[in-house]
Amino acid sequence: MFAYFKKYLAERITLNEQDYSLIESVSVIKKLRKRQYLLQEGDVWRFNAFVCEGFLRTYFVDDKGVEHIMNFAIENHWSGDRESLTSEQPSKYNIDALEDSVIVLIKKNDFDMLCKAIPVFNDFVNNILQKRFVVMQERIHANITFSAEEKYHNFISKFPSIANRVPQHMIASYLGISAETISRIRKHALQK
Amino acid sequence: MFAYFKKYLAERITLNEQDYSLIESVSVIKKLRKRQYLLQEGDVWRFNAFVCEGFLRTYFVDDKGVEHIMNFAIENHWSGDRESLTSEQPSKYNIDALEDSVIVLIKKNDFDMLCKAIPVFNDFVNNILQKRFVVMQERIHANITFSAEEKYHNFISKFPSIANRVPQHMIASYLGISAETISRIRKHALQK
DNA sequence: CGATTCTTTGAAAACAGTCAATCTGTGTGG
DNA sequence: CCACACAGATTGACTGTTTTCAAAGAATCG
Repeated sequence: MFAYFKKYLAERITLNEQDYSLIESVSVIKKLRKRQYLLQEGDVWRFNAFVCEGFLRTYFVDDKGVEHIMNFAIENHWSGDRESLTSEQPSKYNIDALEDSVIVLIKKNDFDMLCKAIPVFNDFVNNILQKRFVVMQERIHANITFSAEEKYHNFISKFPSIANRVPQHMIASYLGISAETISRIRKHALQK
Repeated sequence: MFAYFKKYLAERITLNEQDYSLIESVSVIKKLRKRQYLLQEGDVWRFNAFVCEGFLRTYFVDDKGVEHIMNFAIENHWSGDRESLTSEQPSKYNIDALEDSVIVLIKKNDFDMLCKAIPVFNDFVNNILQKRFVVMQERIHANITFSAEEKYHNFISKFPSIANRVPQHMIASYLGISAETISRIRKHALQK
């Protein structure tokens, strides 16, 4: 199972066998059934999580009991709650599996150790952080600029691999619009 | 003028005089008049910018010519376009001064050098990045969860120091709602 | 097949945006 | 010092978008 993570790394950075051994020594494989929680609101999140296979979602529940999706993470992407991780405070979020999944967990301290021990790994991680930043910025851009229709079309063109793996109402939740509106937007688009 | 930046650092991390000298040696002071640009759409952004005094705003202009504010940066905060900085591509954003401002500019390469040379500085910078992350996450949260009224009240309670330094229509632009709507929300709030 | 989840649809209501006009306060130049 | 321009804020009337609620239809899974 660690092979997934190793492959991911090998395709992106150059590490020697010693590095891989070190990484593997602190990696914990976890399998999740569909609907199973990885993190529940109120718990402290203490890991970095790499998705080998499957599909996770991060969401929170508002005062009215409505779920809002903060993030999706498909295979070869990272999940977790960075806020809880750094503050060491209970998380506001839930993370669960939308499909059966296999993930690699690395404890915060171990992860920091890896970053110190393997400079290339550190640079790589920082690079991912930068990219994540840009993605969030673009999401904010879309949020404050686009109509519901534009938000939807922007999303499916930008994240087709997510869009055709989740039910529509989750896309709606991610975008902050109602499921019915998405349905109507699609109907509209078909009529052309 | 560098004293501002030094004071900011001194209050947050412990550095020796050698460190400060190194930092100062790569710091460029820039003064901006109100309305003056620091960055214009189409230019590549190559710095890290610390605001000593004053007030900057980052915005973009959409297809219809409407401005949307991505960020505010008051004194003791950082500004710039991380996207353009890392990609080395022309920026989509404009940054200009809402008040006369004094800023410290550090070139990307010099900044990286500082991070390598001064581990404490590096940790500090990463820490800021983490916090920035949380702020962006909370903004997305608000975007996808709140009504216009909730967005406004959330903003002024979270960022009072910004809210009473900018005209209302800029708050509206930041939140992705219309200036008139804000006016009506305030009227509503007064009637209670 | 039955149960559950997801999607679609319609009608009404709530919400927010647009446009245009007016009002307010501030600062500038004559 | 006044008159004027300008930017910002408010207001009203109207329009358009999006939500809500409820119900029915379609798809999926065990």
